[in-house]
Amino acid sequence: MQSSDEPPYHHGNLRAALIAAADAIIAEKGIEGFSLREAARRAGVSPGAPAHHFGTAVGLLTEVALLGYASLGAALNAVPITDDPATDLRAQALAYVGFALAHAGRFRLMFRPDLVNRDDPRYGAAATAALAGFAGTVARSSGGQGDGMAQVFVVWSSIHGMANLALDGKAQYLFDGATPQQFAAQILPDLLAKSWPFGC
Amino acid sequence: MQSSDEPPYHHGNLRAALIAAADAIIAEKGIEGFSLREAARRAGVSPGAPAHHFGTAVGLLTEVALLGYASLGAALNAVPITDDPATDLRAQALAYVGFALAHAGRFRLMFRPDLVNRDDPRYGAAATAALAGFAGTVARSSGGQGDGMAQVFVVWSSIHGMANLALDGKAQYLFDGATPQQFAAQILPDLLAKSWPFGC
DNA sequence: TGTACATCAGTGAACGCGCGTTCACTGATGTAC
DNA sequence: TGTACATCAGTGAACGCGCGTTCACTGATGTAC
Repeated sequence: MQSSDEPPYHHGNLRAALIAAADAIIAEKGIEGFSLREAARRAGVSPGAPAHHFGTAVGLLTEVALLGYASLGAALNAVPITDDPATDLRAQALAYVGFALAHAGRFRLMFRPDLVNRDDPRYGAAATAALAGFAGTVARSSGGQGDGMAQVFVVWSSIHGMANLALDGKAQYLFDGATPQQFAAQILPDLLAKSWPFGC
Repeated sequence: MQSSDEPPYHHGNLRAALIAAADAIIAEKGIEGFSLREAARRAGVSPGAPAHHFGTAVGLLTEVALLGYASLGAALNAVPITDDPATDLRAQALAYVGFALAHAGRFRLMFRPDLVNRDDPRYGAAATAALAGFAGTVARSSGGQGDGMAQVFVVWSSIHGMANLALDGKAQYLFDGATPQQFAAQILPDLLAKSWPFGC
């Protein structure tokens, strides 16, 4: 039997709790605000405990990044597919940038080679899986003409660049101090419809 | 008179020396490897000295970022201008990505809002100046049709996205483990000519 | 030409910080017989 | 059903680290008269 006010010696689900804590810290303070000790603190556990599950800090952050790719993939897959690939491409672009702005810390972590174990085979697989639907739209859009990899890279670059410029404050700078919300809700859809060359 | 083997009490050009040292550290170790104390060490000066010139670490890094924008502008301006804006756009895109890969630390710092004092009016001005020639090419390319700001943003995003994906190892991942050098020298020019929609 | 003095540009010791990781350990769990 | 024992999942103290910034100070410079 266990008194209810003292936590059990074994956490029960520490691995998942640490990942969730790390994700929350990153959401609140950004990646630079993350520390392994604080993740342990939030999970109610001693500083040495995470090592049993993840080895090092990079081990834990890699798991957060993997979940990040999964959630990005979910956001892209939530976009309804029509029979017009150009429409779909614009909708996916909007979803991608929206994800980046809504989950800035997570998104940044996903592209930080120094904070993630890139040798983990799941890492490349997670990125591929997240972009699978998007790559499909690009392929439909081109009708199989041209170099598929190059096309995916070019369209992804465009989307990724918009996300990064917006995240780093350059979009607000070009568009008269618009907030990220205004940018995502008003400026970007308009811009995708009128000035974006993909799907015309 | 001054013995030649002991440094003078006054450095003479400490401000510039610290900026150069910081830039060198960032080139060698990346931004995460930067510290104010090491910059002071490399300039042969005590840890407190930088405060007299820059206040805080962000003050010094802001100066490095400003120089970064100047050097990016120089790289873009070094691209010869022809009477075909599409050709120029491709050449500038190549120069932009080449700059990012050749000066990764500097480039990353330039887009790190947390490490730079964005309230410094020179910061926005430096970015504008660096991209002036590029914005001009975009305007020539569109012949004055459409929303100029939006067009600059869209083309800049594309270029910036390619630079970031390449820097963060995603291009190498899509293109069969090509090194950054291979990517910049072979894959990217080909891709700009065949799959890039800007200037067609 | 000399001199007083304000100002500038450094020193170097110290403060206080939180960090990641290690280590010997112990409490809890589950499995083999 | 009970019991020995291996294994697992934690503790918590400690190590050693380099950091940014502050502070009272002093050496050097330059300017006013």
